[in-house]
Amino acid sequence: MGPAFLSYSDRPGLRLFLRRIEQRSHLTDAERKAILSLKYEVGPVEAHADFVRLGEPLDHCVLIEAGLVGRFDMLPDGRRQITALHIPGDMADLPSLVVPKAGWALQALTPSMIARIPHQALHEAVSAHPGLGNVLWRDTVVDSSIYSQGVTNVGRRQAIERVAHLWCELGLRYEQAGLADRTAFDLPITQNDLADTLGLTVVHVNRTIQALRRTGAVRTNGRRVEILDWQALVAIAQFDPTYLLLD
Amino acid sequence: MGPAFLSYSDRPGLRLFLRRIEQRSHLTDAERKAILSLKYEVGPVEAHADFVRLGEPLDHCVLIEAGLVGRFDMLPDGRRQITALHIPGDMADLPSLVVPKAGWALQALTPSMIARIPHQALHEAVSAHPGLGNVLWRDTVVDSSIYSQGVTNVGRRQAIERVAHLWCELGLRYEQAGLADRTAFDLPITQNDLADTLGLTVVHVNRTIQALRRTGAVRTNGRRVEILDWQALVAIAQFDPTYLLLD
DNA sequence: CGTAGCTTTGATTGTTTTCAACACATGTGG
DNA sequence: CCACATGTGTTGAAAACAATCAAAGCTACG
Repeated sequence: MGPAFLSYSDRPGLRLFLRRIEQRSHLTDAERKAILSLKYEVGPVEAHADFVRLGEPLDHCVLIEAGLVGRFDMLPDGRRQITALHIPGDMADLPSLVVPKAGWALQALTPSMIARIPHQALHEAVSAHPGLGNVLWRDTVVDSSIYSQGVTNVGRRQAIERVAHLWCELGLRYEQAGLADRTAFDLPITQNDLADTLGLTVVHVNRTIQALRRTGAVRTNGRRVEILDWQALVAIAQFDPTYLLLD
Repeated sequence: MGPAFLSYSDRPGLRLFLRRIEQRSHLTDAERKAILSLKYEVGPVEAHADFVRLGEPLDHCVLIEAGLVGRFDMLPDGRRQITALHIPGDMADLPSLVVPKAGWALQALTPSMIARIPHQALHEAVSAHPGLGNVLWRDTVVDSSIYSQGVTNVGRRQAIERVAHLWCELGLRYEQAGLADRTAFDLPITQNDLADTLGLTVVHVNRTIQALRRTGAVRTNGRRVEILDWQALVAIAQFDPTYLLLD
């Protein structure tokens, strides 16, 4: 059985996406309805499968329904950097709506369920409800702000601070998405992918996580993160959520 | 004499901005005219003066007419990261049009001339020419793509590669802006600010620049960069300009 | 001139990478 | 059910890279 792409409406993906955008934009009932009635196809993606490649022409946007997706860059010599992690409810390549040639690549980091929303459907929704244009634009600005913080994380924080910062951010984002509590969430990502996200090596990520466990602020077992002392983790990370542009 | 803000029309800033957006968007004559007739105020900013502060409410966008502007983050303990460099023609905080509370800070890195364009003027232009909405959105996506590459630069490249990459990028951007040749441009930025851009210390930036000079690919004297062997620099940087989304 | 800011140098320390190996879990085919 | 392969996590020792600390030149500018 290949990934049979079927049409659905009102699946969890759109509800999550709506929830995400309503955290930063006020929508009218009509706009809300327009979002929820977007047509799309949904299908599974295997872990570590690329589903958008650099330079590829795109005629749809990818909404994460379940799982974890990375946006990544590769250097010619093979070094890899994951520049963004996308959780359910994120529209991973909304920018393609205005730049239809992928300037990025997307890969599932865990088995995921993704929805493909045709650009046409989004364009039609925006035509019918012009206010949605700004809503979607705003959503891309939020991701942009997260990248920008990613530069700071990787450029100016030490290893232990980087891991702490990522966990604070993801905790908050999962909580906002209504998928978990900020202090306890699943993150079934390999240490290798974590390393590529944080600009470190696997070995050092491993030792750093151990160091973080030794502080007593967190407990982890590879697929789950439990934050025992949120304030302590925030202090280690020097975490300030302003950049998430919440409200 | 304080920075007397006067109204002008058709100053170099708008021409540069128009040139920038026309590299990725096709504009009609009417749209072009609407851009060029935007009203704004222009004034000088001293080197190292902040002119947008984190969290500040914004009612205008900042267009760089001359000089160099950094977008930066500060950690509570004082560490600083410059997450983007803006050259003339860049609209440094165009995202504020849809997120009017600054999620970033802007500082002039050299004496600069900046134009402040009221949000209202931009909103009016977009109302009159709806196509401009996508043009501006696209422009913010370009900056976003540059941030994203910034994560890779700082996360996965070594010091010498980082400097090389930044110089390749800026060479290309200056050339595209029509301000210089990619192989010879002014970059009157201190090594301290370079360090904050590249996620390194001043001392290491200094030694790294010396190493780069020793390769023979570049000649620099602090305020000017001359690239003697573009291909060699591209090879050191593993530079691939796809992310600049130039057509 | 004299000063302040910037660049450069040297010596030392610290963090992170690299390399190599082993442990552990999971899943598969024999 | 075992043997085996594969992917992931963990450990140790050594090397490389970058940070830190401290001080000395240089340059532009008043």
